[in-house]
Amino acid sequence: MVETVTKKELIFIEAAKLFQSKGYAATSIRELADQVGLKPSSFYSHIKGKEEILEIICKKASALFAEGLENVLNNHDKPIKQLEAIIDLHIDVAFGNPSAITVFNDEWRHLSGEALAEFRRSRKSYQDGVIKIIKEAKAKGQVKDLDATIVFNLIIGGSRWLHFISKPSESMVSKIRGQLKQLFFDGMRE
Amino acid sequence: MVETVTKKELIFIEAAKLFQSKGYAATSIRELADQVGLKPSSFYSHIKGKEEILEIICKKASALFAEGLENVLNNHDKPIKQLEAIIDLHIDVAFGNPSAITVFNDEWRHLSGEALAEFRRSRKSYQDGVIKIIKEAKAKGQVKDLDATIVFNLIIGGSRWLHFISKPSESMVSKIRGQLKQLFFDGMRE
DNA sequence: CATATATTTACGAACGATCATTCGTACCTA
DNA sequence: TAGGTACGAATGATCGTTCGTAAATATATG
Repeated sequence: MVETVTKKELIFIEAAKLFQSKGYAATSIRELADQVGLKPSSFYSHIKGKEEILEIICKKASALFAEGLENVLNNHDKPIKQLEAIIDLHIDVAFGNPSAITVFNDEWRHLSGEALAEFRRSRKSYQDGVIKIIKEAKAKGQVKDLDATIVFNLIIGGSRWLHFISKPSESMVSKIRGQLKQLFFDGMRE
Repeated sequence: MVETVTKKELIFIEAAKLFQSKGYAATSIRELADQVGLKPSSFYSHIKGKEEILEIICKKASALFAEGLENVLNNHDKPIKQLEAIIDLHIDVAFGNPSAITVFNDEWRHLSGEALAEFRRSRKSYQDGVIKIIKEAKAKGQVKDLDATIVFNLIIGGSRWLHFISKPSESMVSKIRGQLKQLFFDGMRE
């Protein structure tokens, strides 16, 4: 066993890519199977159905943010530092796990039943966590008196395009990181 | 003829709503016909095919931004004022034509051939126009020395969630407008 | 170590469902 | 009478998925 990635994991990796570029609904099992090097029928030796793939990917993406938030809270005391770490988290996910961004933002709506409900809960819980940080920073007088939901959505939306950058160099990432933080914290006005 | 909206226009209106909530690929002609009060076959008395609907909607959405940019340039001299007007434009479109935002951001990728090429040109032209404003503002020392593309994408992405607000009151819209501008221009730091 | 057995993985063929679309025809209106 | 609008029925294509079966792999037994 030389391969460190099982075929099932490979399915999720390739599926995430396709879902990102074409969308869940427009991606067929046949196309996906082809990408993995399997016949469509062989697919069902590994997964229960198409939606299971989306479920797993969505779960991974929301776990990424949930764990990220947890780390932020463990590693920083001051809310303003936590806020900065949250921005870092979004940038890290966008560059390190590009397809997670798309799925987290757009494709989850193709879930159904309990998987959809659970994703919504998880997303809401993340949002609440970040909003709590914003409110604490506000209470300490470190950020302006702004609606926390608006600030949250600006951070979410403001890092929603980064995954379009194909092969960002290390220096480019750090430049974007710096400028985005500057924008979020101090705006563009000179 | 009491109706001021032709059936063909109604098709585009309902289609835009469905594309926004379910996505283009996941929206069937049957469903769309049902929403308009027609049988699927009757649909083709009005339109050439499914993709034509997306084409028209995408064209309208990009025209919205193109005309908006033109107005901004005609009505304001100083780049910093133009920039503010651009932000207003995005907020106006998000609230006044919610489905245009989704289509402009996401669904256009389902276009093909010349329609896709033309949309890309139009989008690029809008982006170039806004970036030019940002650079002029920078040259005048009115905004920080930031990468114009980053600023542009933050504005685009930062107003990409507004259409989720279902029935915003007038006061809510103006509150969001004020806070978003404050964020874009001066950031969240107190 | 070799052999038999069980389990997993892969496949071709086919299923029913649904897809966008076409066609011939009827209706409605000008 | 003519042109637009609507419809039922049917088309071929593609969808996700199932099924029986064969190959490959792992496990157990001699």
